[in-house]
Amino acid sequence: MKNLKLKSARAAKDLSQGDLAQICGVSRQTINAIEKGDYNPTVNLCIAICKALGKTLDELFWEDENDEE
Amino acid sequence: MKNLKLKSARAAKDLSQGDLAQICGVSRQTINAIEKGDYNPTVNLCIAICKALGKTLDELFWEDENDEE
DNA sequence: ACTTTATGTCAAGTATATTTTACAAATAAT
DNA sequence: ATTATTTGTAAAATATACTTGACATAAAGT
Repeated sequence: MKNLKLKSARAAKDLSQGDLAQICGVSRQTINAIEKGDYNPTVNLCIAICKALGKTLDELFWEDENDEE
Repeated sequence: MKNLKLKSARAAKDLSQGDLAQICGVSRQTINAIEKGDYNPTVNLCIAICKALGKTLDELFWEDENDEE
């Protein structure tokens, strides 16, 4: 399922998928796939994304909308 | 570098590496390698581990001792 | 209309996470 | 001392994260 938290955190920083990819040292397609929710990134990449966006793992990668508190 | 937070959270639940591996559906060696710090698990596995141990991603996988606040 | 930028997606390749099998050493129990 | 359990580690195989290159579309700018 889609990672809308990531998508919105990225938008809040006015970064394109390509920009964020470059900052994190991965390809644009990888960021796209993560937002799309196709897959299961490594935790190091998640951390790099979080740092680039000023968020934590819990904020961007914990639980998916339905069972959030 | 070693993930001592994981090791200690596991110990607090009195689970062996094998026990935790089974709960998470991975091999014992994978858990061992993560605690040892050799590698970079996928975020889905991290989440499974967190749920098994009653912790969150930030508690077990965010920042490594040195630059913690 | 044209050009640029951002996104979505696909197929083939490479890198690496994870498994399996296996063995050795340490700890706890009896 | 010996048996069982846990841990550390290694090599070969498999699954999958991630890359590269490419093409299509939509939105924004000129």
